[in-house]
Amino acid sequence: MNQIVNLKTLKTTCQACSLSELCLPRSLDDGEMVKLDDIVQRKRPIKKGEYLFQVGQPFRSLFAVRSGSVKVFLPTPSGEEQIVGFHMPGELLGLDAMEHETHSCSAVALETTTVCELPYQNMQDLCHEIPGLNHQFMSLVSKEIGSEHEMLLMLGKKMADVRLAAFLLNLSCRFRTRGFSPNEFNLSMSRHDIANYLGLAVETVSRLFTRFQDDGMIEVHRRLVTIKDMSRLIALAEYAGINCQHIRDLESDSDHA
Amino acid sequence: MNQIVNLKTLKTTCQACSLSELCLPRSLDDGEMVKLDDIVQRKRPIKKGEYLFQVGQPFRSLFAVRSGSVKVFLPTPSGEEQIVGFHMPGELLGLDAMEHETHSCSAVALETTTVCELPYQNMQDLCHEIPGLNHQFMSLVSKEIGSEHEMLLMLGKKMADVRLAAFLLNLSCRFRTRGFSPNEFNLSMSRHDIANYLGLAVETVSRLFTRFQDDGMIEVHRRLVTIKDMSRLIALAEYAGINCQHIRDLESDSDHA
DNA sequence: GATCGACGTTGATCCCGATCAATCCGCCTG
DNA sequence: CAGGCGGATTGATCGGGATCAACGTCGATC
Repeated sequence: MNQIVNLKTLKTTCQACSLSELCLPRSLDDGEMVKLDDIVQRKRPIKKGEYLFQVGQPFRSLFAVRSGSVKVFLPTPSGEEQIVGFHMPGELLGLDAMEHETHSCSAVALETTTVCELPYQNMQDLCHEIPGLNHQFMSLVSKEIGSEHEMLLMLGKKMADVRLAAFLLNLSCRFRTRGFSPNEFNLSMSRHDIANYLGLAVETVSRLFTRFQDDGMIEVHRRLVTIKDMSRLIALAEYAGINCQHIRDLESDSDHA
Repeated sequence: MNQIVNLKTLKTTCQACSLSELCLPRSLDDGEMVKLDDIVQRKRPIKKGEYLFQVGQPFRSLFAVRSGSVKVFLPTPSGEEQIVGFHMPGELLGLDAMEHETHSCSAVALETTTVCELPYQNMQDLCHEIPGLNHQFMSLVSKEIGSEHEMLLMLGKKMADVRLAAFLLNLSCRFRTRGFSPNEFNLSMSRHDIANYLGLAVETVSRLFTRFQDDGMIEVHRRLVTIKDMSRLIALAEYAGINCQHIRDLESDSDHA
């Protein structure tokens, strides 16, 4: 009986969650984590194409991705959209809605996805109780702003091939920190989404994938990407002034291991 | 004697600050504002070209612009830079540094500028004491993320003329909420900075200014911009799918007044 | 007032990547 | 298996804006 209960709760507490080091629980002690657990609502899985929230809806909760992936985008009156981010397990969503208490962007699942819902009011209260949580929350918010700055640099100054290279390196890095292979992964987003996110046309992205493949840097079969020559991919990005030191560090860490 | 003291402190308390409605003190009561005042350090004016902080420096404080203006940018190894924002009085700086406790961008004064320094640790403590402050802080952070999303949309999808029109409208709107004329203002940044921020070449920005002027939408003399036909400027932006409802609202508010 | 340098404007040319168009591929359904 | 459909690839062409180059303008300094 105990066994069964343990199994049932195994994946539904912050303590047991493999993402706790990436997510909000980081640096909390066990007692604090229990308190966090109390306010976290684990939702039923969301199917591909379902919305987590939509622009204009009242804001009540933040969401943390538990599994799967989510794309966040700004819809425009004219029907287009600008994707502002893809979110992987351990990452927070909905941070832009705290100002007007209304979502200013939409979030849709790219595959079957599970999320933890964090009612904002409860989060506020808990941050008040646990200073460490408040700091960790700020830290995640700050990270979000930092990565958006990087993106502004991409869209403002970098050429198409550099954007795609940096995008692949960024994904590789995030897969690695989640315990997956940094050299072989499945893209959860379409070419259309990649192009939109990078401010390019689909055709350009497609051509670049083939060019990278012809150059021997990667192999692509539909959405499966294999990085064959990480160092050349890094060199391409660094030559264009992208800072890849953190990726180099992770690379050499895993070489030693 | 009392008079003199009053005069001396008039501009150096949050209570007396004309920006309190835009800045952190918003929605605080008098007692709370006094506590905020205690941790705020008013610094000596910063001259044009001086750095408020630089990338890589340890992060200790947030800054709120009191007067003047500041440009925030990401320097790249190759010596270029990407400007990620221009900050006007009442706006917060340094939000991206909370993650690594190191500044990930640089901030430089565009003119003689005064700022309030908010030591982060004290801010944290005070947020713990005053829940309303924490919420207001979150709200400002959220606003920052929202405006960066808008910027991603600009750089990712919009044509050069729309970018400049939206930029001018954004400035106009911010001048208005600070009690200045929305129709005539001085740019504190160079053409070079505008171009950099908007992901364009200086020449393109210059050409667009003359085109807008020839079209009768604006008048430009060096850095002095006069908006002659706000509605056409708005129409240009809206035609390209930019949401200008908030500007329209402010426009009609001041028409009625 | 002459000189200098930073900033801004204007003109001519070029190229990266958008756009248009056709084809292909995998997958679903009858 | 045919047929249809969305996503992806490939080719041909076009254009917005970058780049290169020259010139104009203002303010500072002597």
